[in-house]
Amino acid sequence: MRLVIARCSVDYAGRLTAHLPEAVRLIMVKADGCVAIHADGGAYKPLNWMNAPNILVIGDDTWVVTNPKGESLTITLHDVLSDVQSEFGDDPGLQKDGVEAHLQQLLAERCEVLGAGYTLVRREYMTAIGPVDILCRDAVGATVAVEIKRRGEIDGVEQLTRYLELLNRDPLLYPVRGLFAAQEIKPQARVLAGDRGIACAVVDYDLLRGMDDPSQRLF
Amino acid sequence: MRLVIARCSVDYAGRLTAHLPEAVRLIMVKADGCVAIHADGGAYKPLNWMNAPNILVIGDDTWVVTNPKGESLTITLHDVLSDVQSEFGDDPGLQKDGVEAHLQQLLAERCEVLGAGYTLVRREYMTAIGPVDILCRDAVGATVAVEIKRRGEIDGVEQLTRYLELLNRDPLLYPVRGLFAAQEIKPQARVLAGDRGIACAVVDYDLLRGMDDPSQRLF
DNA sequence: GTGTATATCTCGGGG
DNA sequence: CCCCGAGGTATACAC
Repeated sequence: MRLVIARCSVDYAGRLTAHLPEAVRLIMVKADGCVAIHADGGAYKPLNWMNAPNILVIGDDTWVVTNPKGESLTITLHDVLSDVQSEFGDDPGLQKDGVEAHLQQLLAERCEVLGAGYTLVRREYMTAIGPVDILCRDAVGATVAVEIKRRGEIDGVEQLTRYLELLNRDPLLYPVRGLFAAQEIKPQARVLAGDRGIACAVVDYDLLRGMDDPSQRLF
Repeated sequence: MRLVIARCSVDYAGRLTAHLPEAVRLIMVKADGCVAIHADGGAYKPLNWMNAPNILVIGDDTWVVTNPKGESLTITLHDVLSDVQSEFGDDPGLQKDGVEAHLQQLLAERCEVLGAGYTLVRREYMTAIGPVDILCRDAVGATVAVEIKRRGEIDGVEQLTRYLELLNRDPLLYPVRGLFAAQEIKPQARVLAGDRGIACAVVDYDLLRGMDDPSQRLF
């Protein structure tokens, strides 16, 4: 990684055009060639950047980064205050826990928590407009489409509504009910779901994980 | 801005939990207090971060960043390779051109490109559930609601559908047709729009801008 | 503050 | 390769 602190101005032309007037900034060049321009504030997002793969041409006072998509980033250096380079080696990467995929997996394994007598038909049931998170049958054999979110908002209800509309055109499945499952459901999403006859279920990730973890089982 | 290069491990606990095994990384601390952990590759996004406002407690070999939302980032330093600090001063900020707002402005000025004989009623026509990008009348005086996107995806069709449902309750406007205008329309969005009787229009930003630019006019 | 819409969204997975 | 969905989305703006 190369870290240059310099008074510079920057122009980007690509998906949009953007310009940075002259000021002191950090220019970060990573081992994979990607370039990012950071100000000293304003959260983690750089002011301007160019992702790999790209080509970096370093001139006396102008750096030009271009990529195969035809985008370009031009950095004009007015005054270089610092310029250091370091070797990092490989990064083992980030380990995440608690995202939607885990929730979906746990609910697929334990879909009786969604309703008494529920049995799994399929996880990621494919349709023409995308995959239904979980398809179940209830205690009397009726089909239930389940949409799972970490945070239940309006978008999720819209998504489930589209699936239901499509699934209900299939005589083998009809009638299909909807169930919106999330760790937290926003009031507006709950209202919209109710308006469309979609049931809501708040699920507790930690509790589910505990049920799934053999070391925490009581029996 | 303080830039520390160190062999470190990191733990985040908040909206999810995440762990970074020991490796060499860049720790960036900006003037506003935000902290970001960068690997030497993998685009501009840091592996882990904590935005301002937060509280950074720096110990001998452990830094703990906490924020008012109850999230925490714990950095354990195993070996500090470099540690530099610089003053940047204020940044004038990024100037952008070519985002959705510009496309909307150009189409409002030239709404005949949306359809022969179209005339503008209002830009940003306010409704209870948000502003309709453009409201037009067609050649025979019927109302057309236009939703504009840079990239037309399913969300945009849903958005326009909600507006149409509301607008069509107004006897002064009824019947209102929908037009989904974007520089690029994804296949699924096109299918959903077709299914709902919403027309699609692909518009060329550069062409529109050229039409708008007096220096490029031929007449 | 909450809700809504945008983003050079980024990033990852599946066909 | 594109398409789609999730995101600790972040961010700006309106109500």
